[in-house]
This record gives sequence, structure tokens and C-alpha cells, in this order.
Amino acid sequence: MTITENTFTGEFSYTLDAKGRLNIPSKFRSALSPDNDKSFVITKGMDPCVVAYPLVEWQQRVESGLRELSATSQLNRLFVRSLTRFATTVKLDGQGRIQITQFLKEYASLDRDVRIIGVVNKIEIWNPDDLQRMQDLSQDDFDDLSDKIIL
Amino acid sequence: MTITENTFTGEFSYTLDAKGRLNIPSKFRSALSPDNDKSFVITKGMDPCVVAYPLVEWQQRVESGLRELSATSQLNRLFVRSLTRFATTVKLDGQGRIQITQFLKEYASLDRDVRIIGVVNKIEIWNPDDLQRMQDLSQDDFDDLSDKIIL
DNA sequence: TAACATTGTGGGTAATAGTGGGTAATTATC
DNA sequence: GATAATTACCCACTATTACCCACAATGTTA
Repeated sequence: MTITENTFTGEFSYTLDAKGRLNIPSKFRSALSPDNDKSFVITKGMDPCVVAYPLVEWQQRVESGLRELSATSQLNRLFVRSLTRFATTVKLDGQGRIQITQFLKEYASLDRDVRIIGVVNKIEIWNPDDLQRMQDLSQDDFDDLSDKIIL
Repeated sequence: MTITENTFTGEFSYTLDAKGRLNIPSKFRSALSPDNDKSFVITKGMDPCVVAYPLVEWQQRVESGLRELSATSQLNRLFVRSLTRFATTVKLDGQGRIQITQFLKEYASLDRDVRIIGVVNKIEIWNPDDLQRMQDLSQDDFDDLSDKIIL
């Protein structure tokens, strides 16, 4: 039982069953704060994966952020549309699984075996091959970024 | 009893049992401050070992920093992923042991005998052979470091 | 030095997690 | 409005994990 709510870390292997259901790791489910009503918002990631936000995280951080982007810029309009168009609220079933929409399955080329990783405030769902293909950070980039964090 | 909280020193030999459980030295357990809820975050070290941070240490130093990186930057996304992917929160069981994940066991080639060493604010878990292979610092290395710390 | 507490280690068992499938309810299609 | 397709809700099985008890070795106290 983690004391940090709505924070996700670690990598897990799961299977997407014939009905399109995907189990959410138990550790992630217990980290979900009650006000989320056992729900996530799943959408298209910027990388070729599915991203799942706890419902309140989506409402507070994403939706309100998007509201503030001026709609006079075409770039902004495109950006907002790309995020919201494929966003669906999904609720955990009795066994702790969510339903992945057909579109998102295709977008992230999810077949049977999937990799779920916790990325602090959200969750990413990957095809294992795609995840492996993601290039690593160069040492320089890593050093630049880790200035903000002391390990 | 003036032990410094969340500070670890010394080297210990322990065994990883058949169930993947690893005892944490009693000295380290009593150094863990109560707000950690008897928990560590274990992850892949930069060297071929497992690193364990007291939970709050991880939250304050790593997690909170990662939260502030915008996910619209691809570099940021890679960075966050590289740090959280292999991180798992583990809680001490009734006997003071933690569970090492399969992935980390393989990464650090941990078999049965392991060496646990305290490295100030964190703990490292090594395969004894790998640890021995790590060469010591040369005098040149010491000289390079000497402008950063006064001993 | 005898009695007791603590520590590291092992193992049994109950609870939980991950997965699959049946069937009723809901939605979509014609 | 009838039928087909999809989704939601159960129930079930197995592997893993969490929790408890045990015990030998060492350390501590009276």
C-alpha cells in the first residue's frame, strides 16, 4: 500500500483479452484515489502508445490547461483536438480491467501482449516491440535533464 | 541513540531466498524514519546493481522533480520513462524483508548471496562478484573530486 | 552464566491478482 | 420494432503474493 496517491511507477506485462479488456496492475489500482470513481481517461499518447490519466488528473490538469490555450491559434486548435478527440473515460470492471477502444488499439498496435508502465502522474500502455524500439536518451541529454534531480 | 535518520553506511552479506525476499539489515531498518511507512523505492542503478531509496527520499528528490517536466517535450518523456520504468515501491514484511522484482534480479544478476551497502542517502544491492570487480578510485580520480568536497 | 530478546532465514497457508468464459443488459442496425 | 452486435456483470480457475509461525544463531540483560 503506497502512501502516495495517483502516482504510478514500474513496468508490468499483461494481456489484452479477446474482448478487448486489459487488466490494470493491482499496485496502480490501489494508488488511485477514491475521488476518481475507479476511472481513467484513456487517449492517444504523443508517442505510439495509449496514455491513461486518473479521471481527476485529466480534469484538473489536462482539461483546464487546454481551456487556457487561445483558440485563435490554429496550432492550438489542432493540439487540443488531437488530445480530446480520442479521449474516453473508462471505468474499472469488477476484476479491475478497463476496455480499450478499437481506435486506440490500432493506434498503439496493441495485440495480445502489452507492457504497462507508470510514468508518475499517468500510465502508458505499449506494444512491447515498440517500447523496446524507443531509443534511449543520450548521456548528454540525460545529464542536462538530471540537473533538476539529484540522485 | 543519536542515529541520523535515513542515512545508511556499512556493508552486509545477506541471502535472497527462494521466494525472492531479501532481508534489509536491522541497522538500516531502524534508520528509516517513520514517515517512510516502512517502504523503499527500488530501481535500476547506474552501475549493475539495485538501488533502494527511502520512499520519501524518492518522492522529494525524484518524483516531485519529474512531475514538473512538461510531457509535450519528447526528451522529457524519455527522461521520465527512463527513471520510473524500473522503479517499484516495496514495503518491508513482518520480518523486515523486501521483495526484489524479477527484472531487477536479472539486471543486477542477483542469485542467492548478495552484498548490501549503505551509500549515505540510499542503499545498493550487489552481486558480490560484480562488486569486487568494480575497481577502486585512483589518486587522479580523487584529485578531480577534491574540489567538490572537503574531507 | 542462565534467561531472555533480537536477528536472519525458511516454510505453510490463506488471500489476492491475473485471466478466461457465460449470460444478461444495452446499444446499434436495418 | 425486431434482430444482431457489443458491452457490462458474474462466476471460476490458477499462480502468485502476503501474512503468519517457527527456529537456530547471536547478542543482551539480570
